[in-house]
Amino acid sequence: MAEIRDTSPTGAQKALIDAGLALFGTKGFDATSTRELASTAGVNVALIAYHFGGKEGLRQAVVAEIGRRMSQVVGLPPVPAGLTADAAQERLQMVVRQIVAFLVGAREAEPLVNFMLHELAQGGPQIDAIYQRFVGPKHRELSELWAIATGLNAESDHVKLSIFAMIGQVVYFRLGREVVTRKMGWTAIGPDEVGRIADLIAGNVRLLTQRGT
Amino acid sequence: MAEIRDTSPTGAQKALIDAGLALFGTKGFDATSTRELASTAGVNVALIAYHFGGKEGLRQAVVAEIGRRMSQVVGLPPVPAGLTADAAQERLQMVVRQIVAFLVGAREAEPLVNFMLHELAQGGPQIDAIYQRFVGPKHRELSELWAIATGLNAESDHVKLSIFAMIGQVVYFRLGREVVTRKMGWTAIGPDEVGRIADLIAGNVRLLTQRGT
DNA sequence: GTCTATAAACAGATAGAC
DNA sequence: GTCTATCTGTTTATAGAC
Repeated sequence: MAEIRDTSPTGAQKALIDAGLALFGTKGFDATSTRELASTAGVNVALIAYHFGGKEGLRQAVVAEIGRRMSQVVGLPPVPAGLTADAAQERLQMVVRQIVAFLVGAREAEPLVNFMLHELAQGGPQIDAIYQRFVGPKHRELSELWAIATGLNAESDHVKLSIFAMIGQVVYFRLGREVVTRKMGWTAIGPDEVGRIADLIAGNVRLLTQRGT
Repeated sequence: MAEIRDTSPTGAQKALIDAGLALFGTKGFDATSTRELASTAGVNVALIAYHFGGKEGLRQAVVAEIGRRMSQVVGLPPVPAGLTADAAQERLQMVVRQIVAFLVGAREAEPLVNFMLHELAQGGPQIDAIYQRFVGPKHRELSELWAIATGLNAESDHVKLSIFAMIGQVVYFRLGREVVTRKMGWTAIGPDEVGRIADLIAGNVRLLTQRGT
């Protein structure tokens, strides 16, 4: 089995990872056969074993690729020191809009998100890799902003849980996309619908971080 | 293939559906073999084809069973006429706590929720059955309460979207259970943790439905 | 209704030519 | 590094005895 590099692979490896991203994301890992992966990638079946040691190795390479893409798509600029509560709240809303745009709006993210949903539902160890690489740091930065905006402690349980609740609001619109579309009478979730979802959640964040008088 | 009745099946059928509920929920549909289903149910493999026409038929029977169970577990008492805004808000918080208890807390719900996650991630037509039976009516009742509490129109997009955002807050704590547990430093999500999650989200609902002065 | 036995297709992995 | 051909085990589905 070849080593799994930390940089972007090329050629057959890249083609297989892209195929994995698409097929694992839509059909799930188990429902995808190696032959299907190979033909989608336009390469030979045997190359899966050659490059990744087997189907399981390809899955891990796909996870690594997802981590790489996510960290560059939703990378946050570092929180500047001495931010005022109002500025932090403003920034928080901006970040929410970014996350909505990525999770709900971006078509490129579709296989990524689908794949993660599958892994989440399965509860496998693959989540750990994504967590350490993406969710963990992200959550810390959001907590920091939330803390500044509300005047609470960033390490407090209340703040940490609030961040989860906030992310949940976004995730559900991706998760229950079909349900939302139908219930709202939309034909699809385009830029317009994404904007309205972002408006709502950003407004919710504003209300939730407003300090009681 | 035998007809799929609308009442609870018994004997081998019930055993197979229970096995499907457990195995499809934890491992996913495709990763579960018919032999595994049969041995878990304590019956013969051939009975899957006899009773359900095949593995796919069993899946549909499992979906039907989930719809049956959910509608009885989280059935809402009808919203009484002439509810005040305060009473509606109170009731809304109560419902939120029920949903948290069911989705996040109840161990019986684990395979149900896992199975739905798989189906959601797959985007298959199975979701429709669950939607029409459970999500749709539930969403309507929640919208009604939210509308009374805020004074807005229950059919307005804002209210409908708010309900999705509210449900999302709950769902994410189930979806990202491992992540939440780790981040919070919890060992597991027991009754105590469920209570704190319910407190947070109920509090959020209170803030979000409060009328601006 | 439930079983055994088996069929037919497919899975993932590998050996070896080029 | 990529291919063809093949091995071995497992899959779902079915035929037929009881």
